[in-house]
Amino acid sequence: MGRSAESFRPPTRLQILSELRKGTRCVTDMEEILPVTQVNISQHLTVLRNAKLVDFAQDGALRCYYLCRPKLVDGILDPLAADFPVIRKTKEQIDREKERAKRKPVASRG
Amino acid sequence: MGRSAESFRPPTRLQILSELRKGTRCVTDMEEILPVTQVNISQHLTVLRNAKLVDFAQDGALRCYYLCRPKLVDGILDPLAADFPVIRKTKEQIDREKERAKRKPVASRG
DNA sequence: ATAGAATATTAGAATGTTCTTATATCATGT
DNA sequence: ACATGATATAAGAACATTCTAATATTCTAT
Repeated sequence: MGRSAESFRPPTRLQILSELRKGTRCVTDMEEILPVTQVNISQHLTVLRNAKLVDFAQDGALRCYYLCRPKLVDGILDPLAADFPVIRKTKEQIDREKERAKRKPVASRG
Repeated sequence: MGRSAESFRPPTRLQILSELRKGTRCVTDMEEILPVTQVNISQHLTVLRNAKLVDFAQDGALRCYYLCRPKLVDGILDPLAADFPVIRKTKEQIDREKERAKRKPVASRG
C-alpha cells in the first residue's frame, strides 16, 4: 500500500542468484551484501538447491555455493535488465497497434 | 518445496518494470507478454503508481504507462543482471578472505 | 442510449516470502 | 573434550503476491 519507491527491493532469491552469477559465494559473503539474515539466506539456498539451480563445494567449514545451471539463470535474470533506451516501440507493439487500427479505423491517432 | 528450476519465474512486478524500461506500454501490451491476467497487471500498476514509480498518459481508451523515475528503476534492475563471467572473486571477497585468514592463519587454503 | 473494448476495483482464498527465535550440525583449532 | 565460526533446520507469525470471480468505470463508435 503505502510502499515508497525507495523501499522497492528485488526479492532476496533473485539477488542471491544474481550474486552467484558473479562467482562462487559462501553464506557469509552474501550476509555482508544482502540486507537479510543468515537464516533467511540459508532458507533460500535450500530452496534453490532443491530446484537444482545451485550446489555447493565444501571448503573447510565454508560452503561455497555456485550456479549449477547458469544458462537457465541467465534466462531468468537477463530479460529483467535488458534495456533498450532508444527503441520506444517494439515491432510487436507496432503490429498490435496496426491490428487495433484495422479493427476500428480512427483518424486522430499519432 | 518441490519447485523445479524451470518453474522459476521473475516476479510480475519486476517484469512489468522491465517491460516499461523498453518503452511505453498499455495494459493489453503487457497482457500479451506476461503470463498473468489483466486484473493482476492492473493491481501491480496501481501499486507502482502509488509508489510514484510509474504514471500513464491516456490515449483514447488506452492507458499508456511509462516509468516516471527510470534512474531509480535502473538501480533496482541493473544489479540483478550485472554479469561478470570472468571475475570469479571480487576485491571485496578477497578482502573478506584475508580477514578470515588473519583471524585464524591456516595452511591448507588455496 | 447502447454496445464493445480497455482498464480498474473489490474481496477472499491460496500460496509464497520474510522475519524471528530457538536449536542443531559440522569443521577447526586448542 | 571444548569453544568457536559457519551453516542448517524447524516452526510460527507477519506480510506480500498471485489467482479467481464478479462488478464497475471510461472511452469510442453506432
